[in-house]
Amino acid sequence: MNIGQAADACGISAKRIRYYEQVGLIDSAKRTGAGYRVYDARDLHTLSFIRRSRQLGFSLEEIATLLGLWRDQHRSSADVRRVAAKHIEDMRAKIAELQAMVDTLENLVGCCDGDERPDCPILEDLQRIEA
Amino acid sequence: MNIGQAADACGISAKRIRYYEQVGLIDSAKRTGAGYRVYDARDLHTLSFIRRSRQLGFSLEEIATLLGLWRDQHRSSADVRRVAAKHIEDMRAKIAELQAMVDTLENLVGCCDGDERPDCPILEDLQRIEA
DNA sequence: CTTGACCTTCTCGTCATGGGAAGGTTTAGG
DNA sequence: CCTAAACCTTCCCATGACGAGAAGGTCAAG
Repeated sequence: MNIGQAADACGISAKRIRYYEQVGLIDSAKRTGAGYRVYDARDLHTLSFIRRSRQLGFSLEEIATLLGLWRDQHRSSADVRRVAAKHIEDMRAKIAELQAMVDTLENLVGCCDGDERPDCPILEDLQRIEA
Repeated sequence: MNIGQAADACGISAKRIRYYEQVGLIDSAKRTGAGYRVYDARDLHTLSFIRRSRQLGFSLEEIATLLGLWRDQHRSSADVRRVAAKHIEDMRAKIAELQAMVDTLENLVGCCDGDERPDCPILEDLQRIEA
């Protein structure tokens, strides 16, 4: 299987697959005599694992850890859970940060007439001198 | 006022101030004979505006627009509101995306024993073959 | 044998910085 | 007056996770 077919099969672009190989997330693929990368069912499975992990927002570094645990028959599920729990915590923090920005800005937008006049509490707030 | 003092005064690192100048977000600062950048109260006010805008999550491109509106006496508040509303929409979308990931992962983590055994529904899910 | 659809590696761009090197300036103290 | 510290300058490299595109080699069909 060439990289293009592998890409179609697992829903990851050929560019991305090469990138994952380059940064060491996946092993170097075998090559044909002409230098074409070749993939088999096992590779596709790994690639799918990566794609699903990315869909859950894991970084490539975290995915490297998860892949290691996946392949380790002697892993403890506690280790996997720790990685996932940490990621949830990170995402929650990011959500809280964004939500705080949204709340502040919503408030400002709610006070802005949004008409043709220049008076605008949004700009008033942005330009205000700090205490 | 040198760049270091300006940085301390407005809470933006000197590196960032130079970068903002480089990408055209702020005008080129005046220079002393020796080539040192010089800042006055008006510059500080602009820099503070930028810092507060960044705290609300606006991109530098959006901030450029906001700065333009701020300086335009003939702006309409509707224009400002449009920029803010768009940004709120973007952030809400990002929050929804993150929240969906959190929900899925929470679910998985809740099913994981998190003990010393290798059986783990999180990995089960990540490695599952798509329909 | 040619054409087009593959594949390869390479470099650059994204976004908003931080780090650090190499070198000039200024200021305070001895 | 000299020196050392604390500034400042420009320049280049790194981040994360890719996408775009160029230049060139390969393969299958007609």
